[in-house]
Amino acid sequence: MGRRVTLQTIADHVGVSRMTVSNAFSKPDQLSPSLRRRILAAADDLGYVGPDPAARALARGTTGAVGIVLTSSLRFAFTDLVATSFFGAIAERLAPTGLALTLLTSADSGDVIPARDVALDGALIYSCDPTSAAVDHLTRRRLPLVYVDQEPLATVSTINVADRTGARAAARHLLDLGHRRIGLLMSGMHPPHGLIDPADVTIDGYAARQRLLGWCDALSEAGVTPLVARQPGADPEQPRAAARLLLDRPDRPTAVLCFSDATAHGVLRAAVDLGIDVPRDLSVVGFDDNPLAAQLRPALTTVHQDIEAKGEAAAAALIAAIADARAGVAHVPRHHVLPAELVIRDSAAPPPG
Amino acid sequence: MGRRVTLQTIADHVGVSRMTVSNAFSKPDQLSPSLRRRILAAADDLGYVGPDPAARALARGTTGAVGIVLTSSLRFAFTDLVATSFFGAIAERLAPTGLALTLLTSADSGDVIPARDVALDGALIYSCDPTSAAVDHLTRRRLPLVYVDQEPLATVSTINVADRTGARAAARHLLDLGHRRIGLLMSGMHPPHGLIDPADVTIDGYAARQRLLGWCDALSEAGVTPLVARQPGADPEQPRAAARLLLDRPDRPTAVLCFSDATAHGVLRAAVDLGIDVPRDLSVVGFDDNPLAAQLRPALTTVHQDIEAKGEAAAAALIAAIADARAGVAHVPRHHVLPAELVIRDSAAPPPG
DNA sequence: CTCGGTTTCTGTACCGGTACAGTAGACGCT
DNA sequence: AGCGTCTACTGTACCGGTACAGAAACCGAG
Repeated sequence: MGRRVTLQTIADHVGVSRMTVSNAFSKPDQLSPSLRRRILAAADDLGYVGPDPAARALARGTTGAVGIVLTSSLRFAFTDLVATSFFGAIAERLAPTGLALTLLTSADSGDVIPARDVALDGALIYSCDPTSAAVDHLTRRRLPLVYVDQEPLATVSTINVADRTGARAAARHLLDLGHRRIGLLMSGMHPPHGLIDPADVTIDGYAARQRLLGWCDALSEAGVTPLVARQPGADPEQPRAAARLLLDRPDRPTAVLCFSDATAHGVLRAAVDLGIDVPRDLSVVGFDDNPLAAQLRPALTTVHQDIEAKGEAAAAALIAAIADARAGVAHVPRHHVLPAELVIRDSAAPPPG
Repeated sequence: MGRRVTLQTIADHVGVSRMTVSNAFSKPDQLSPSLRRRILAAADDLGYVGPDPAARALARGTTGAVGIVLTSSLRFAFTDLVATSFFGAIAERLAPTGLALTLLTSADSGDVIPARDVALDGALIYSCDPTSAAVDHLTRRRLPLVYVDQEPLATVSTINVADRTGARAAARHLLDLGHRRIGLLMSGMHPPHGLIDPADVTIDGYAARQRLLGWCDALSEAGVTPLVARQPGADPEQPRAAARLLLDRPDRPTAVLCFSDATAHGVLRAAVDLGIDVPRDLSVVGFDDNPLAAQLRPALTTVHQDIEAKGEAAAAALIAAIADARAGVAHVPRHHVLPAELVIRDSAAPPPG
């Protein structure tokens, strides 16, 4: 088995310089069509697929891939329909530019740290701990970055949703319906869990905090003090258990505001368990307008965010940042805030009695 | 703005050779701890993050990333809970090895073709057209590959599910319940759509064909000729429309076998639309045991496949193939077939009357 | 026939690392 | 002292491309 086929191999075969072969692949207008055809034919004969991506990346300084950093638990990110739709939208927007999307964990596992050791042209930071090692590495690599669902930072472009405004609208909706005993259901991986004080919720992500703030904006305006529960994870089973903390008590709330639609789903199921009718005995409002929300029984009143638009905006912002970096121009960060709008369906009604 | 910081910059600062600096990062046991500390400190001062991934990839011949080729429509792949769970399982298994996962489309968009132009150590081919350009490029690059849900090929490792066996069990279950008028509901992007002849379903993916064959195994054994409908896409709206083709007719089937749980979901909704009670008037059996299946009303009788195990097996097979390639050893392809088992819930019952 | 402008092809110098085969000195053993 | 073995560090030769600045050939206009 001979040596590997490189540009030089082909050059020798055809009797031209290595540079000409390179041009045949990368700059077709730099040589005559007939010679190009000969070169490509020879390349094909020799089983040459195209310029080696790694070598090209080194010489050109671009790799054709961008990263996306996810929360430490990939498993979680991939079971959440909201997150996966977002990834899909990004990938779709990226496809025509020829950029591939590389998934990075913020968990640093052993000696190889993808965020430091994988060649990339730029990266999206999606709902991450901004102090994590992965984010730090990417920043220090001076890669073009875009933050999504994170605290806005002056130096990078950010994409956010009007979480606080949307949450305020959700809370006001319940207040307008006449509710005064209102529960809030959060989710987050770290303690504290169970029934907590709203002021304790400082460790969650930026979006979660904004939503909590939005709810509290409206509630405190109306002089209502909520009952707050918090549970780990977000699959429907966890909230179902946590929802019991709110519902299985004499002075139970007449309405629950949920951090997400997945959480709300858990509340609906807990209500079924406890024989509580939604929306007659209990109102439930979600967040995200997950595709499932409209299909739940009752159809979920929730706060809509346009995931497609979010993915599109994130991809566009990253592409722009990369383009500026390639051109050697200083990139002017932009801060997008996408709207969040209350969608009234069937899961919220006036309180009983 | 000065030149970029490289190993040489640091070497000059500390007064050692470039090679020693390289070792400080990549082979810590090759130099004294005290010198290593000095070098690392100097690197930190200079704002050096670590060896440039692109250069390292060229010199070492490994990139730290593996690809996964998806069906042409990324958007579709990312709204399917079965697919996303699979990706999650793969990513999770890959994380401890330090390999990142790069998403590749099989659609070749313009002049940049990720499958040809992105540096990778290996790739998974997931439920793709094996004749697509992307697969061809990866093959010709001689990358370690693993095929998932594809026609087994002697030269590469493959991961498959016992689709045919599982489908046969599903069909037999309906026959055992006494059904004789049975509909089949397939999905696939390409025509023909609508009511079709079973023999026409040759363009779908390998898994789809296996499932159809499995159903037909049991049905033809029992002398039953099914009514087959086929619709594009797989979001719940499409099957809902296609299901009407089967249900909205005088001699409508008493049972429907569905290509997937998503498809089955559409049938359940079509049944609601038409006032048909499941399972009293109509039995429905799905495939995959999507997490949603158990939560549908009625809970879906379906064929379970272990997505986690599939992701785990795929990742393990790829890692093994890459390890052999690195070692220069010929890789012996292995062909895994994971079990598929009928899970009986509430959506199938004896036919009416 | 000459001259400027293309077109087409070539040579050289990188890109930023790593592999591998040294070399020099320290140490242990006889 | 002589010799083998370590440890710690260095030098050189790649890895497989691309950028950029020429050089040779060609071509129409003056």
